[in-house]
Amino acid sequence: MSRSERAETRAAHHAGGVSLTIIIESNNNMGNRERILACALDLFYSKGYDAVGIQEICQAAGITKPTLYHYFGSKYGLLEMILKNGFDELFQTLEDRGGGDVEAALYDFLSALTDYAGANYKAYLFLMSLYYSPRENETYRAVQPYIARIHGRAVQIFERASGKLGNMNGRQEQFAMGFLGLINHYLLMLGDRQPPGGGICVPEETKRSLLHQFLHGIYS
Amino acid sequence: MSRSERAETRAAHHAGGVSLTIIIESNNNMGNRERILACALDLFYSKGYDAVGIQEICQAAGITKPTLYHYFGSKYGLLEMILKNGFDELFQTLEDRGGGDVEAALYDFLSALTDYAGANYKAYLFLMSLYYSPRENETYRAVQPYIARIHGRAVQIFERASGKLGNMNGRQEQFAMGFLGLINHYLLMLGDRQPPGGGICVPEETKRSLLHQFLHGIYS
DNA sequence: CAGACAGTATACCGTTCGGTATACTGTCTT
DNA sequence: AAGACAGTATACCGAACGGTATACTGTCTG
Repeated sequence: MSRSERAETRAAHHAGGVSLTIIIESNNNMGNRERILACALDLFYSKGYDAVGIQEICQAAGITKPTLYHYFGSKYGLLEMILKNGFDELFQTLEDRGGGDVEAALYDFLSALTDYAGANYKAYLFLMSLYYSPRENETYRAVQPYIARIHGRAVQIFERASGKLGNMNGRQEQFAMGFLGLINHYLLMLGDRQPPGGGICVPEETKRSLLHQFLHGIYS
Repeated sequence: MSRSERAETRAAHHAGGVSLTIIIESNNNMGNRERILACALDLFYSKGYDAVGIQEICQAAGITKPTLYHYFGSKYGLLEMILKNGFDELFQTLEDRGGGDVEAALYDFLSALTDYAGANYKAYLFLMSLYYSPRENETYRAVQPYIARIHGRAVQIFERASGKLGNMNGRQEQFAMGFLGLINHYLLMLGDRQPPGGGICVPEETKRSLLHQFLHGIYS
């Protein structure tokens, strides 16, 4: 019996036997490493990093602690890897777009975020909720560089648009905050109103509507 | 020696002696109950609810665990009391205003939030960061009713304005989210750029500017 | 003065925390 | 065949967790 076969059998037996364990995002085709990442994200997303114990993650993934520590070294290392995976994919979508004028760039930006959220809503909501975690919590330390990069990119869009929008005089910061605030707040609250099982979906029409609200205010 | 004299002496000695303990928001004129609340808020604000232990709060407040449990019954009870205190004060400011047309109502709303944040920025930032905490975390359960009330009030403003803004058809929800997102995101990020010791301050001019951005978009 | 009572401290509870020492297994390389 | 090596499990660590049993203190009320 191969190692991977063993692992799968064990996971299946575990999922069927202990019964309190719920393996949601994972399936038996995953290796242990991927299953740990998926289960950890799922638990962090729904209960928060601090409120989830290593033990709990191991139980959900059907492995034991040394296995987790073999791959990630520490709980913080596991968090870092989840963040890296999530943001790498988000940035990939983000960097590929952004040509054209302000409105087009803002649409691409908004679209990248909502598209990513649609495909990986647990990852997105977890990553973005860390945006607002306390400054002395290690989760903030981990997410801060990524956040700064997103924020910087938003500021950039407004800076490049000073021709169309006039001298910015620091307003690009406020615009960037407002824009990100609008998107994040909308997506985070959207998660509330959706059935917990499915992904969230932001239709084209809503994207346009959000952008319009940001560009022209509430007087349509 | 009276009980309160004893308490003050002990607190002073503790603050001076153990030296790692930092009593920030409290002073010796407070009773134990108030000192516990102040120290707990301070710690929750900077490290997060889950990451702070009862022991740590007691040490900061210069008391022992049974004292804390005498007043609040549990860690969750302590959180509830902090939330109640904070939001009661915020709602008081919020309910007193709100007459006039949309723009005036929105200004009052924004002003109430920023004024409260200016006077109690740790409380405000803590309360609002819970806005984005995971849904299955007990902190979200505790803050949810308060959040719903704020959100409902924002929606109300837009609903009352359907005369001026035309048929809302559900857009009032999106407007409310955008408005709250703008304010919260701005204030939360503002905390980043301020010296950690002092309070944050939102001058009249900035309030107007934020409102203008929301009402009319970015094309000034 | 006697009892009730809020407030507080000492000392302790069982549980869970993040993390690890050790040893075994299978696979891959030489 | 021999050794290296990644991966995994059993069993354990000290520390911290949230919470409490008990007893003492001072104050207030009859």
